[in-house]
Amino acid sequence: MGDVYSAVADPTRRQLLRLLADADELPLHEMTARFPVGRTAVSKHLAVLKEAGLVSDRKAGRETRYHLNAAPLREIQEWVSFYERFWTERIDRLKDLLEEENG
Amino acid sequence: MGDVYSAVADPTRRQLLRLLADADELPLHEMTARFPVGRTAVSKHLAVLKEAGLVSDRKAGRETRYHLNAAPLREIQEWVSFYERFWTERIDRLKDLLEEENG
DNA sequence: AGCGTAAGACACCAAACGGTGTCATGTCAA
DNA sequence: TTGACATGACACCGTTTGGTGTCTTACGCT
Repeated sequence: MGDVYSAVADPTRRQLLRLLADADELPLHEMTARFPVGRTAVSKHLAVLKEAGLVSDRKAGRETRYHLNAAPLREIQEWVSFYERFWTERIDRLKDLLEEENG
Repeated sequence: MGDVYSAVADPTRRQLLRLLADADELPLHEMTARFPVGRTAVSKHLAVLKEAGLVSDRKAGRETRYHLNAAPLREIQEWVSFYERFWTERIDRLKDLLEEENG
């Protein structure tokens, strides 16, 4: 299965996820309409997202509808949460400095 | 300035960040020693991280010491937090189903 | 002074990436 | 049934990427 980090590294792919977040289900042609690139490119991006488990697709007549599956993003959330302490620590140190100054 | 998402997309670069998280400051050669790739490659990865604002460097004698700067990761944290509702919603719906089942 | 080590700066390479255009197929609708 | 539309599947292309090796410069140590 594809890597979720690199799947999300591309801005177009992040926009696709965002579209799907608002719409539950969208066919390829409708998404293509909202991008400056061609259908083939959008289709490839969606294939990458699917490979990473971030979308699922279903055929409905002549169109293929895509659906968001956010679950794999938890890996990123957990990863980034590790580094959270590096900015909260800074805030804590800043607080200490202010307390020293004021009292 | 470089994109923080693609900076973080590479597993080697994530490992570099992790090393710096534990060490506060590390010279290039010391980091290189812990990777299967050559010095030039590691140096380039660090340049990408620096371009994204994720590390800073400082010359100390003949070595260049790198330091973690996690702040730009907040952008990713904020981005991913938007999608958080998509898995908490699922858990909520699961809870509802269980409550229905049990009475 | 002279040796060994740390790193920057290239030039170079194969593979992956993001994009295109085109052709074939299947489906909806008049 | 015929035409228009939605996709999949290719082949193709320029650029970026992740890696190498090599040369040079600059420190540090003895």
